Amino acid sequence: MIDIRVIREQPDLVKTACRTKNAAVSDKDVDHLLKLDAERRELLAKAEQLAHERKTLAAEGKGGKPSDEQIARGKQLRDEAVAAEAKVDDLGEQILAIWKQIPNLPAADVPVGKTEDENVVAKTWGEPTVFDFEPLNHWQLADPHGWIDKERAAKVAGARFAYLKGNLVRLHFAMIQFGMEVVTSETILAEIAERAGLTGKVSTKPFTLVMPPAMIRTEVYEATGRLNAQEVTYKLEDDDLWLNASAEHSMAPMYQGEIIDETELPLRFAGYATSFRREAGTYGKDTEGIFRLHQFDKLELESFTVAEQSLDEHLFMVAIQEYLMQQLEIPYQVLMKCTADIGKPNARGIDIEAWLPAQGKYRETHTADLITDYQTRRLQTRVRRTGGEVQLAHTNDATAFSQRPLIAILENYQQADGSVRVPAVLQKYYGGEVL
RNA sequence: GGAGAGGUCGCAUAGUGGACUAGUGCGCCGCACUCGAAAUGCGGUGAGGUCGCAAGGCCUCCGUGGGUUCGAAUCCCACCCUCUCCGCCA
Repeated sequence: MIDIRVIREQPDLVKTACRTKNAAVSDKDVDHLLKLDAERRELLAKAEQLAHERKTLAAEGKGGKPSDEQIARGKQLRDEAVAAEAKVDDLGEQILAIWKQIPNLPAADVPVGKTEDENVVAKTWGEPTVFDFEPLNHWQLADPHGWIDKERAAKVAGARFAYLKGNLVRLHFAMIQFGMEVVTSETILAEIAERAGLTGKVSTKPFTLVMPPAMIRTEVYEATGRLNAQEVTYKLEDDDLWLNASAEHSMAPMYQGEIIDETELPLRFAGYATSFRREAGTYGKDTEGIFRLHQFDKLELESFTVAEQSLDEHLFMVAIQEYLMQQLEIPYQVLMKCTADIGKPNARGIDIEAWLPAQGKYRETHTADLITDYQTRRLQTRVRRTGGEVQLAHTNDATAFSQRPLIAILENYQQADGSVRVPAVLQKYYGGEVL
């Protein structure tokens, strides 16, 4: 959620953000929220006055024998207070219902756009791979080796599931091993920061590896702003639990309700988790291969910082992603997502898209999100600054490696005979040069 | 899953219906004493909301949510979590 004071003081800014982000909130809704808010605060003053009178009266009863008049007065005050508080609570709920839907304000440099077609290519690295033969797509390459079995997975779990098998699994773990080494090495992080011009601006503190819970309670999931029962998140029928759609979703609420000492910042985590997504509304899209599955494993970065540092942390995460792709020598482009595409909790969002030769286009492999205090306001994750002041923490998240880069490796490293070379940087983890 | 015990301020602990407007110790901060420090003494010590230009006032928070009562940290109900034992299990 955004700061309600911003809604009160700069409603036009908020309305603009709702419009450019295609939010489910209209100008009217914002005005209605403000009206309810003013009403609530007026009633709150009355309710607090009644609470004060009740407290005073109760203190008079300390002798042990209240008079009949005192009891009568107490009953009357109680009934009035209960009624007043009920009104305040009711208004509070109505306010929250709208407030929750208001998206984070986009950062100043986020392009304004109505659809994802208006995302802006900020950078291109490498040249599309050239082949002297007709390149195959990843499932064609996988087929002779039996690396991907979706038919049998469909029997067992349904569409959009796969058995990943054999050397593709080995490649997956080689890539994850490589990713873990990069994000836990202070030396490499310092080098990445330097290349990105962020030396002195960001910490070089290594990420702590995490295997987080894959299930999250409703209340907690809602607070992260990531619960999307309609399109994304799976619910467990007999429990108050949802399957996480990213390790981010169970790492963001780690410090819920806590006040972190500033000296501990940045808190950086690299979480490895199986992620589950319903993919409702994507029927017919990317149905072949492993580009879009209901379940995939992912190494995900998450960090907690303070307001002045979160943008640089975000840029640093993008720099890490670029480094990972450059080390794999996979051509990619960096996409500055427009207001319509960055998502409700984001202030800024970057995608990295890898070149997929068989499709002849760049496809998303990584995302980096700048969330500012949008999640931490509901999670109540705060920081005690060195001066003693308590502020909301800022969160950032970014993909290190999902399974999609495997697709990019298969397609970009394929040879005429249908074999696939292993990227040089992964060979020591893979234990070989050819898949 | 079953039985039992418990969850109070950063930590430890007191509190079983009205002086709790949560006490005490430790820790931390400030001041005094000191050349300086230790020790000692004195004072302070959370979060959120709301009103106010401010100073400050008021309200809420004793795991969470309900309930009983004129009055709840305290009594009742449900849930969450922790610990002990049993069962099951990688």
